[in-house]
Amino acid sequence: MSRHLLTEIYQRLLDRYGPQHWWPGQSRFEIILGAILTQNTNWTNVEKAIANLRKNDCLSPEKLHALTAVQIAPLIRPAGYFNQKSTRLKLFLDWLFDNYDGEVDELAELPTSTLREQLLTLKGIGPETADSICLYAFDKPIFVIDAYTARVFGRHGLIEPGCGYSDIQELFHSSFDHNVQLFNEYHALIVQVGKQHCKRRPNCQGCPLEDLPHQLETEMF
DNA sequence: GACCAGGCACATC
DNA sequence: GATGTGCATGGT
Repeated sequence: MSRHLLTEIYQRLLDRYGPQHWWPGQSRFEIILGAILTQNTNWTNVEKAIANLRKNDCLSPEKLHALTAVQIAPLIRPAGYFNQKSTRLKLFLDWLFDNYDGEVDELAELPTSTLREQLLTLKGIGPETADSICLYAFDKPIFVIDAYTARVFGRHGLIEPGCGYSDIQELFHSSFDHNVQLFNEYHALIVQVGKQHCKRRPNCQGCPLEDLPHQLETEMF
């Protein structure tokens, strides 16, 4: 797919929805927590969990690190999968304190590829979570692929059916020269159009990308 | 009451 | 390497 078409899609989404101001979160640490908590989970439920952590004064690496996974679990209950996610949070915190003295800002000094690889070694942090943390907590130029991205682009015939995570990611990386601000906004806009029109049961009425197949054909010439 | 949500690890084939 | 399954709450 061409850079031109990807730009056209971006413009349409931006025109329709406006800037999304992602990631919602008041600190790097909060963004990281949100990235783990939102795994396969509605963001409104994540907000409840984060509000719980804030209410209990556990929204700092030190405070959260002092708790066991069993103690964290009830605090994040509204985000679902609370036993899994409390373990995942605990694993991240143990790693952060063992290797970086609990200093989130030290992670920002790592080269992008190193940070990503390190995050991926942690159980519970897969490609999307690692990339979300890199891009939204540390302004690293990595495009985040999620279920909506594959669904939106798949539905509109813009990617091959069997396309994997890295295939789709490469599409954006090769087209936009690792532009952090664009990556930030583009991914957020894809989530927005996905929520509006491209759920598992699609609602194509009024979708800003409706006539893209036509665009795709004309672009060939 | 079914369906869905900003995944991931693990088992099995 | 592809596919299936468990994990769990809260909104529509």
